[in-house]
Amino acid sequence: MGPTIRDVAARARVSKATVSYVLNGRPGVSARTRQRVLEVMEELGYRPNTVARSLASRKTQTLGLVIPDISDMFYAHIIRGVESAANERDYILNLCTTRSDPRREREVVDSLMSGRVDGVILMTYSLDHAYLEKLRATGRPFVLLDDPDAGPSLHAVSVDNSEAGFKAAEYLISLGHRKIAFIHGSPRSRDTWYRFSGFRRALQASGVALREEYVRVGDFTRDGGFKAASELMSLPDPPTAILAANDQMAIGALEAITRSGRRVPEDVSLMGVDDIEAASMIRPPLTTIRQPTYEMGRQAVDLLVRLIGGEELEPRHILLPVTLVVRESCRSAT
Amino acid sequence: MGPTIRDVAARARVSKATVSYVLNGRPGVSARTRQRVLEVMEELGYRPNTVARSLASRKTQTLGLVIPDISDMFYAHIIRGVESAANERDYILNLCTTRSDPRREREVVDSLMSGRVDGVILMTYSLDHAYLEKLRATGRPFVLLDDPDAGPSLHAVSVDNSEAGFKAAEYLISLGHRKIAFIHGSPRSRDTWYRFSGFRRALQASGVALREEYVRVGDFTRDGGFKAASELMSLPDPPTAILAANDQMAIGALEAITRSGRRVPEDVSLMGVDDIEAASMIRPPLTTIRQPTYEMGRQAVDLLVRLIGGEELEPRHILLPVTLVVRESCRSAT
DNA sequence: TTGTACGCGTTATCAT
DNA sequence: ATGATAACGCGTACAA
Repeated sequence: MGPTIRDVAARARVSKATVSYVLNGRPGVSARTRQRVLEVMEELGYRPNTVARSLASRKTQTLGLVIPDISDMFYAHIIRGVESAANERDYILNLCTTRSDPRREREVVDSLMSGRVDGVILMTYSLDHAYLEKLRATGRPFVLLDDPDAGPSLHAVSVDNSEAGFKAAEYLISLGHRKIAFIHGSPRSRDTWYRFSGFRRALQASGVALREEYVRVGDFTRDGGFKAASELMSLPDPPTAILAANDQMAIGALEAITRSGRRVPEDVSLMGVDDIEAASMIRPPLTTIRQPTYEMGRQAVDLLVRLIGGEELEPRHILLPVTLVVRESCRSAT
Repeated sequence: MGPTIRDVAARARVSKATVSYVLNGRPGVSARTRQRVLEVMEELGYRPNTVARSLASRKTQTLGLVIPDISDMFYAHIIRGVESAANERDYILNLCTTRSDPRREREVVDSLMSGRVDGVILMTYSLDHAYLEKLRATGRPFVLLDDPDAGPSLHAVSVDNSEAGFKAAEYLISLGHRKIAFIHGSPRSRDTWYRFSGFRRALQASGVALREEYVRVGDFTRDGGFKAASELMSLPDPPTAILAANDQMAIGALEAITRSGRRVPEDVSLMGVDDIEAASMIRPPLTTIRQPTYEMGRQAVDLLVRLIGGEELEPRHILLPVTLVVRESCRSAT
């Protein structure tokens, strides 16, 4: 292939060591020698071999990211955050998607942890405590992303999902709503429960009753949201406001509400969580809760790079705040 | 860090070579010895060092992907295709985003081509012929993505953008439309011109005149589409159908058409290109042209892996077909 | 099966 | 102060 450090050394009539020093801008080389070495490098079009460098220095300048998917915008934004922060620190990103497949999650983590990268950011769902503890024992640093139940000995960056439910409910209550419904995502998802708990907390804090028939399940899909909202709308005493655990369901709910002959926001206020792209494109634009996805990726890299640098940080869970995005799908209760 | 091949060899009382053979499932090791080595590996929790392996074998089992962005769904789907195809072939993906910044494009390509990966997929915009030829001289294989003007000595996988414009126009014409407008994206984009050329070709093929005032520029943004369509709607003799060079602009155009007091599709038929997520979520759902993004990523990997494998393939440009996605934003001209 | 020379830089030690 | 020598990192591959 290309010329190696030996070729450069030979041509410049110095030793490999000297070339290495020049390469890394280290002292111990006279200006004249350095100049000559640089010229030879240029002349030969020399590029140091990254792999050899990694082997010798025990640093790969690469971070691993394990994440379920990429076409979901939620993950896409996280990846972007990771990527940009990694680049700023001169790290390259190894991206591994798993589709949340447990076997693949293990495979990929094993592969990454075998020296390929300096550290890993994990957004996994099947790796249990025992496995993560074993990972920790390898000494290679890693950070968990959006795992609110991570063990106390691990580093994690998460979104405050409970706050998401709280802020949404709080907003609806501030508009005067008292009959507020909640549409759950998949019951297996932790996120939906955290959001619901915040939702309930806000209601309690304001003394608003939570009616059992106002709580539905929608599986995070548009169709699920549609069905759940249809049921809500056919209730004898339908809610005046609905919070869906994500935007997809909110968009489905919008459809159902419209079909029932009601209008958003005139008759029913509607909110989602996520702030997906479509949220601002539908009519009316959807009021929602935005998650700090990009920031999450950045923070994870931040933490990880410090760990790689050898800092002895206390394991801690960083919980990032969400923000309310007011658009036009909510209105004061009459 | 962890145990090395030497530790395993010592403990199993064999040579490094033997361990290596066991590791790679190669012959020349008796069943009993193999068994003992495997046990020791298990016992020590041995994981071969990926970097050392790469250095010795001159294979990294890693592919590089250079792409402008990731939050744009167009790119996201490509990445997904690349990732899934790469995984199937036991390659890991190095993802580098550039935001189309010329300096970063070079930086990243240089970094990847210095031995870090076995091959690279390039979706770049600033790398010129001279540079690409220099890359080719390095001997490390690479494939260009969506670069319809790639030199004949290079490998490339692209979408048939001209066909996109052609199919869209053909469809509108088949519905009886004769007064058809086109909204350009950014004039610097090649895609918009290819789409336009197909559009024009279809009109010519059917003997439909292309009126100058029906061609506008919208810069690929929703706002641009809005403005362009507003102008079209205020023409003395407005078009009955509009093709926007992408969905974003089509969505902006929908807004403008509605504001002008007309309805889609009753008064004006509207089409986009891309099939972004929002296309199916707006009312009416947008008829559009879907690009084989996922497939594009897969094909690029396919080609690249064959090149890495040493196949002497003729440089060729693979052109992937687009598909018409009929929804509800078009209707027969009255 | 083993011994050992690689692959290609890095870095500690030594010589001038 | 400069620069050379050589061990090292960890597997791979070929001759013995």
